[in-house]
Amino acid sequence: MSSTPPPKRGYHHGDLRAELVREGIALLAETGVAGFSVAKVAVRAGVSSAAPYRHFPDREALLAACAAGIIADLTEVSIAAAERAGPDPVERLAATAGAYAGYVLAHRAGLDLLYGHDFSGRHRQTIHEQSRRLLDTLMALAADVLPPDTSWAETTDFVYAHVAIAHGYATLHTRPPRDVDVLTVRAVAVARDHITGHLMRPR
Amino acid sequence: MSSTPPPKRGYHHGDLRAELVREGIALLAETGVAGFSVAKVAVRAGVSSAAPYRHFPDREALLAACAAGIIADLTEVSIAAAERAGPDPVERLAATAGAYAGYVLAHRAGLDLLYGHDFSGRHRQTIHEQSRRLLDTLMALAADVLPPDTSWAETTDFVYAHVAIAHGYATLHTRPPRDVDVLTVRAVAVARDHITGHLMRPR
DNA sequence: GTCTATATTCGGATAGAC
DNA sequence: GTCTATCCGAATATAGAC
Repeated sequence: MSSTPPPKRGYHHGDLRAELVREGIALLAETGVAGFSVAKVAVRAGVSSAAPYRHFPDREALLAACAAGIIADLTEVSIAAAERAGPDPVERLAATAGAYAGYVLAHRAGLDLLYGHDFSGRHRQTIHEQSRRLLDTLMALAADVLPPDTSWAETTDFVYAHVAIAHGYATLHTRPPRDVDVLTVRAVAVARDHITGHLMRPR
Repeated sequence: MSSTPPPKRGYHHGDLRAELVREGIALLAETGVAGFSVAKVAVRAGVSSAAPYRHFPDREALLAACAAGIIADLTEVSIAAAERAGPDPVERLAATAGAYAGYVLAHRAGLDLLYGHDFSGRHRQTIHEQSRRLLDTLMALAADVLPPDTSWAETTDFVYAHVAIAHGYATLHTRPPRDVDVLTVRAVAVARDHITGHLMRPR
């Protein structure tokens, strides 16, 4: 999850900053950005509505921290899924679609924040950096699947399409909530179809 | 767009109900559900903040009407795209992905409403009915692509995957806004890869 | 560093004039 | 059918006590 660079622990709470991010992500999962408020997060964390402002200058900063935490989580589950998938490059890449979809399904609408919210300036930069690790991970897996002479641009397009499939498959099915395991398996199957079809393209 | 069954025109405004839905969709496109409010829609339509409540009992009803309008629009552009694509069944189906993605890209975050908002009871029913026409359209196009002995269940899964690809591809690219035409073409290509790969599955 | 106010703004919804 | 005026609740953010 999100790191806590400055160790600003102190009073009777272990690490409020980290807990606010945790609760913020949970609230986003339940209500989406529309239902998000600093006050609600504070209540969930068991502190007053003013407490969060000691750790975040304003509402946007807390939102951005939650977004960064979500991306970090996505990266973790994607890496873990590829590891579990075994040696076949196609299966390794396809597995990340399942992991991605599974996380989104578990966190329902929480993703409208990442792709629907308009972060400004400084926060956008932070989130972009967090996204980098996820992208690097998928690019490496994709390189193992595509022909050796594939250009960087084509690999990038391919990875974006892969993420889009996982993302779209999950978000379309978040309401009403269905069985996560079944949907995860299907997301992997769709990703596999995409990979297979792409490799059939005339070159 | 959304129909206006009871012709409740009268005063110095042509058809306020329809205009509220239009402006509501436009506002959703700009701000997502998070920034939506009845008051803002009223201002955009040039009426007082109380006026909308003559046409919609509450905020949720206006939101639901906007959602129904968006789905109706999606259905229109999908049908038109298939018509323009010519006789090849694969191209006809793939084209609907481009139309869907193009509409979503043009309306940015407006789709978090459809798939992220929790409509309750009666409104959910209305929206489900609106979705039906879109689903029927795509099912027919999919039936022309898949082998004749394909089960209804498999066709349904296939159509959902198709929509998910178009939806995911568009939503991932809405921020920052890029060239719509380029992305539409790519969405079609990705959908084509999915169709091709699916037809390669061992049966 | 967290608390208890509190100032302020905004949005949902209603009442009553026209 | 629309307006003005108003009430109420919720949320952001700040001030000052501890």
